[in-house]
Amino acid sequence: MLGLLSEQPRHGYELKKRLSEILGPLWGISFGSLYPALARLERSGAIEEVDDDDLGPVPSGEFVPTGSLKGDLAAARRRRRVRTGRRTRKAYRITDQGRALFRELLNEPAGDDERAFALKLSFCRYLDPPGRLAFLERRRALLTQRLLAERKPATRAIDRYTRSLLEHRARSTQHDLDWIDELIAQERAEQLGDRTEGASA
Amino acid sequence: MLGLLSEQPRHGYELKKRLSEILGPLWGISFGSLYPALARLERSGAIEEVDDDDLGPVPSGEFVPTGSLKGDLAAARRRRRVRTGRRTRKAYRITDQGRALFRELLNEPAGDDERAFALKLSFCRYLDPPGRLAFLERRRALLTQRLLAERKPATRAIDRYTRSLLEHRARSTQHDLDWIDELIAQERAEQLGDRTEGASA
DNA sequence: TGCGCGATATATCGATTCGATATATCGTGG
DNA sequence: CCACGATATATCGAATCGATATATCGCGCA
Repeated sequence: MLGLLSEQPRHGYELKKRLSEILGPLWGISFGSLYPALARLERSGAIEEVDDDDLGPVPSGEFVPTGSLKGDLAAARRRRRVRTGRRTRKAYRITDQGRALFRELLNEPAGDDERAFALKLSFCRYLDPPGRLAFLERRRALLTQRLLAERKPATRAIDRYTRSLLEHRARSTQHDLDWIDELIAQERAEQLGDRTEGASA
Repeated sequence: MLGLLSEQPRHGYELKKRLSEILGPLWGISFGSLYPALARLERSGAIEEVDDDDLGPVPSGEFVPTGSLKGDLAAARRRRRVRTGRRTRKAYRITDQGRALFRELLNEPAGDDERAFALKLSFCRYLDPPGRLAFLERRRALLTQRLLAERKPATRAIDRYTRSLLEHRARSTQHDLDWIDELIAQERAEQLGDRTEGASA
């Protein structure tokens, strides 16, 4: 959420849609997580509600309050929330404090689960090249270790369905590992290229 | 848990270990889920605590209460819980009601997430062949649909890391689909073989 | 013209889950 | 003799989920 808001102000519903794109339908977050999380972030000062509407494509015919409507409750709500032809929306903007928190979360080595990895990868362009490489290497180490555990034959007897499941899981991990290796190779190549360019310039 | 207990009585810690084997370290359940879940299942009558010890390898030197110890609180606890050289353990046995619930859960088409699928596959040997095939076909349909959504190009511009993530996800889904197709082919072949055998006998 | 439907949008509830922590026992090795 | 790690049960607070409630808007269609 902080990553998305660091690009531009957005409202809850859009955040959810974007996060579902990044994380997939699987791993996606629910409204029951989203809105409380927004409230927590606002309470902690990482984000703040914006009254102004810098948001996306606004359909023509938007209602714009023309002032001198005080006392009118509906008008007051229209002034506080953004109306764009849809339901009233609450948009949020990231604060400096939020930006600091975002950088911190992006850099911390903890949170090695699939979800955190997918999320961090989607925003790792905000990391400096060495940090990015360290992030990918950390993932590689995790997968290597996981693969090692998955490769060793089962202790006890298992039926053929479970065996197939375990074998497939090991293959999937290998697949993930190959992918990370590719990302790392690309990253190294690019960083080398940058350095060479810098030296020759 | 019901599936594991339908094989033999087990205690909580062992259930967790077995489930972690099946589900992987990822997707594994925590103690904070395990023990409350056991309590719920016992409350609902699906499982019951066993005083007797039919459990695994018991180290020599086990303390066996020799009766005529009533009044002794420690002895009473020893009678209620099993001591096997480790800490006192509470073993559970599945009831007939629990067996019915297990069959119901195994058959119900809902719960399509990765976790439920892995779990059901590990116990699908208890399903009848048509039910097993239906279960696999359901999974196939889900993955096909997911792949379709993942294959269609992104609407908006995305950075190369996110694009790589999305591409990798689509490949993984394809990989999963290939695996399911293989399982289905095996299943069909076996069921055909069974029928032919039955017809020729 | 009006009316229902699906998409957009915010919010909350109860049940469940997680990660951390507390507690205790036993076997092993130093 | 005692520290440590594996075994084992249990609970707490915070976060998450899936379901549900509510409301608005645009579109199609009778």
